Amino acid sequence: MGLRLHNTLGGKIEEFTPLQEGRVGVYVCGPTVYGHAHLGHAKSYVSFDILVRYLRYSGFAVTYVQNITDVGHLTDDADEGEDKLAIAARKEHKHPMALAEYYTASYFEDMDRLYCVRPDISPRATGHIPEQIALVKMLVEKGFAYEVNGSVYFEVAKFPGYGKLSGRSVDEMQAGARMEVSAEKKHPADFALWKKAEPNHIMQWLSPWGWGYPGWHLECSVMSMKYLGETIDIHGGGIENQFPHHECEIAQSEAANGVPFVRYWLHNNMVTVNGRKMGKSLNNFINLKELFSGEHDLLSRPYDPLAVRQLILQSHYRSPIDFSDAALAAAQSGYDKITECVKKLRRRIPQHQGSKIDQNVQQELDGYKQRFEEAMDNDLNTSVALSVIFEMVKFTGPLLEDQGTTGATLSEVERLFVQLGGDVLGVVQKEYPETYSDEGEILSDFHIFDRIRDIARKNKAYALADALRDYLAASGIIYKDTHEGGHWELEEWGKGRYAFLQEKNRGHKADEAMKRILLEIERLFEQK
RNA sequence: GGCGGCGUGGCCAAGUGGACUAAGGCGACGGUUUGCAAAACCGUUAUUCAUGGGUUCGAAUCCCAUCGCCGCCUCCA
Repeated sequence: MGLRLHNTLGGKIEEFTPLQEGRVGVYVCGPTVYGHAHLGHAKSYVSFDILVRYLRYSGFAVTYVQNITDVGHLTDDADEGEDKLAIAARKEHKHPMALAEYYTASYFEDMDRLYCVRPDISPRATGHIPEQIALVKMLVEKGFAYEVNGSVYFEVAKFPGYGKLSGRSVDEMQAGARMEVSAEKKHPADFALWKKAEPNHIMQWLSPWGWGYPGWHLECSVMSMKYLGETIDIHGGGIENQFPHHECEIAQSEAANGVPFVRYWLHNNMVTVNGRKMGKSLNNFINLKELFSGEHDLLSRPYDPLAVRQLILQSHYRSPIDFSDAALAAAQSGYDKITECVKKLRRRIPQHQGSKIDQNVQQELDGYKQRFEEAMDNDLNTSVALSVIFEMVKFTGPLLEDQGTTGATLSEVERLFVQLGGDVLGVVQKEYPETYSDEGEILSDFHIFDRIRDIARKNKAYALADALRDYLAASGIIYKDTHEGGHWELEEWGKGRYAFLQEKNRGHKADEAMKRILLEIERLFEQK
């Protein structure tokens, strides 16, 4: 049985078959670039990253399009209000396009750190104004839209399918008291395709209806059509965009083309922070840069981007996820466990002889792979898929302790980790850098302690040795005494943590340890 | 007001009619290892799925009711 996906259109889980055999077009609603990416972006784009990765793993040639919205989203409903980008730009004293450029770069930086594959095409709304005007023109000509005072509205009453995605009827919406009715509209549910711009509006273009700017649903219809065709296989986005955004997209596209717009609609659920909706006004808004650096009042420490990714994968994309410091810490521990296992596995492979693959192990691995695929086929059940990775971790431990395990067998295990945990889930890295850019520098600051500790241990001055270890641990450097001797290790996020400790002045533990070191040394000298 | 979702062990979370005396993670506890730790490894940790009814040979899974929580409909992914 192949991939099955939950289709919002119809509300059921359906077998996935693309329009063209072997090829899939995926369109995902991208960010509006007027601020840094936050937890909600992480959940959404990691979820669709998994979709794309798994489609590719399953053998499909995927074209992944994700737009960058750099104009057109208004601050208010009923198609009134101001352009969000324009407002943010004014606050930062920048041109809206400069602002968009800045936050677009920031967005990609954060998504790269979350290990998301880049979209094949990242079209900008402002780069497709002529196409948007053309679509509006077509809708007017076909009688689905009307012009009033330099603005153009889509006439919902002319499109019988309106409401089929979100399960709303136009009548219901008329009763909706929260919709402010614009005097220009024939019906409250009509939405703007093109808005007339006031002279002081920075972002405006010349159209057949005068100077103006596109309505906020238009770009997705236009850009998906341009790059993926009139009917696309999969359209993804956040559940909050189901209505009105996606409903309007359907209306525009299908009215214009006369063919189905999207075959499978996928919507991911929202995030909460400490059980509450995340909102700028609620003081619980966490962006990704804060999460990775730990610089937020709600966070006790920085978190590894891939640990954040793992937390997202631990629940289903259609379930809400609650971010809390405790949840992040738990995910970080779990992520570390997988990382440690894979690192150790890689270190051991060269130490094990033999080119024969153990058939019992092979059978076991086949079983993991099968269960992994079954889980992913079932509407991308990453939680179960991830649990298979953990079972592999558990399975790998004893193999590494057994000297009889062949190198080829271990290589086979490693290969599956990379394939399932890496290529599909993106929580196992192809290689873990041995040194980080600043690691050498940081470690050299502490090298003297390393030397002292060696001497201390040789002379069984354990109190001194332990104090030194505590001192370094408090600074983000972990000492591990192994059979082959000790070695320092800077945690993967150690650089950030190092800086964090300096900044947040959390060195009191280190200070305490330092006092103990000095006392011990004094004591030792007194004894002599 | 309209629409939707959720309530599973200390925490997170999968499971949507029989292989469930419920996966996996975190945490905790015990053990191996260690000078002591860390890491690693082994083991233990829900007869029970918010509550009360019902359907069924059989329910965490379906139906009804009750309580509680959350979200969308407004910018937000």
